[in-house]
Amino acid sequence: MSLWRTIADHLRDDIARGHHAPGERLPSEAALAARFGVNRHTVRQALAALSDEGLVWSRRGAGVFVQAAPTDYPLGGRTVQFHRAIALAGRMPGRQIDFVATRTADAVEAEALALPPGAQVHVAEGVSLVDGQPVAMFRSVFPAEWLPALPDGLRETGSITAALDRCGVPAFRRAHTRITARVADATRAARLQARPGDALIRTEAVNVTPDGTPVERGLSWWLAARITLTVTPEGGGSDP
Amino acid sequence: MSLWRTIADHLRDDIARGHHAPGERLPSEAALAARFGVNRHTVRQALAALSDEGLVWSRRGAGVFVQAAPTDYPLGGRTVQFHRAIALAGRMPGRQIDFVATRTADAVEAEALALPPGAQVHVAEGVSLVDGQPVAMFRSVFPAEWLPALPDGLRETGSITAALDRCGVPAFRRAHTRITARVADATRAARLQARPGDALIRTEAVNVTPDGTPVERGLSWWLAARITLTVTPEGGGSDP
DNA sequence: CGATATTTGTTCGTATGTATC
DNA sequence: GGATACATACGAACAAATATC
Repeated sequence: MSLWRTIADHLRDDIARGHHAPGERLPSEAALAARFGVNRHTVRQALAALSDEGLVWSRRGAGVFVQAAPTDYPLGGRTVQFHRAIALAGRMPGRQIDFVATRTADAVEAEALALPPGAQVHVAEGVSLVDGQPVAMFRSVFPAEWLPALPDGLRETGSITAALDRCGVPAFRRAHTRITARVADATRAARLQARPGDALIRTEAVNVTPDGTPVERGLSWWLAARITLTVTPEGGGSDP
Repeated sequence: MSLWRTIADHLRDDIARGHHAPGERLPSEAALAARFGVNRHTVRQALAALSDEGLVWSRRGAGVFVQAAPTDYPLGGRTVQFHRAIALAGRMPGRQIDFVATRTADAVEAEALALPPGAQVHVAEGVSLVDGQPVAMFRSVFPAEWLPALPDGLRETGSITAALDRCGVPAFRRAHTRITARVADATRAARLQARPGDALIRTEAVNVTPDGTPVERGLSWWLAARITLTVTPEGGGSDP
């Protein structure tokens, strides 16, 4: 067996045993090379393998870190809201709204919200955080006509749910979610404090009031390394 | 505005208007260069932009093709089975089982199937197709002890559902699905007739019998460009 | 704040063992 | 056996980002 595989196995074992805690920095490549008595390249190849497995990640100039376990975010259940779902998983949710504006809807947005072409929508963009680390960037659009106070609400509360509540929409449910994936470009990677080429999960969701009127179309790009989406049917029917 | 952007916009428009149908080949780069009166490099830059957007894709020596619209595959509903879900969407499903074997379960598999450590499992690997094009590769593991005839069934029927039916498991439902994403490496890209660096959606699903006993743990890598996963709550509860 | 040391990322080059045709 | 390709391993140097003082 090759040297670098042996070293990778050794490190994988160390991490599994809790010798290096999630989020912590590994010894430097030079230190590991000295410890194993090999060239730095050989250590790098082992680390690259672990990085491919998603077990560690590196930041130039800073070091190699043990990847924290990705947070679960349930899609299917009743807890539509990001804050509550993450808090239930025992993590600290956060949301940061960077941009609020009002403009005319494009064709896709109008169709999703069941609006006539050319209708006005509020747009909110920002980043979702778990334990202070960005896990997703989002853009939400809302029908402007019957939610005139929404932009102020968003700016003041920093929360979509709270802002909708203020506008007289206390309850909503998810009509559907569409999931696809992309590779991060430089812009998105920077926004998520990740690297270009990282895998992103893209979700497009439409939330509706209890009577079925669309209130929000949310587009999110999730950093796949930091989050796992889960679907658990709560109704749970059998399937012949 | 730069020349290549203008050309990219032009081509995007042509595609949107249906001038080039999904799946069809675009004119060669040389032909496009002649048509727009520019150098081939300029056309290539425009095509690269469209390729980044996922609108077209190229195969060396073959040409540039308009990306077919991704198929929807519902995750949450009652139609767990790939065949039926794709057929319902009006496309032609296919499945190809490349490999069937029996071995001892690893720790993750044993836990997912609620088996004791070291238990035997059947493993099936293959590729899922839509309209003859690969959209996913999968690996399924099944508890071997109470499904002794499964490998033969898989080899003879080529269908997981049919093989399970033969083994006395006529019905099952999805207990949960976990979704994450990766970037395709060379091996997976080749298997999916895609390119390294393409985005993949990875799902891990556990199917259980009506009484809750796990029968299958399925791992799938979906080519994001060719499929969209959807989640539509059929129970549909409100969420305050 | 700026200077400096540390650390990862990248690119040369060289050499060796192994598998394949 | 010869020719070739490939993976592995080591060495040196530099670039770029980060940490530290």
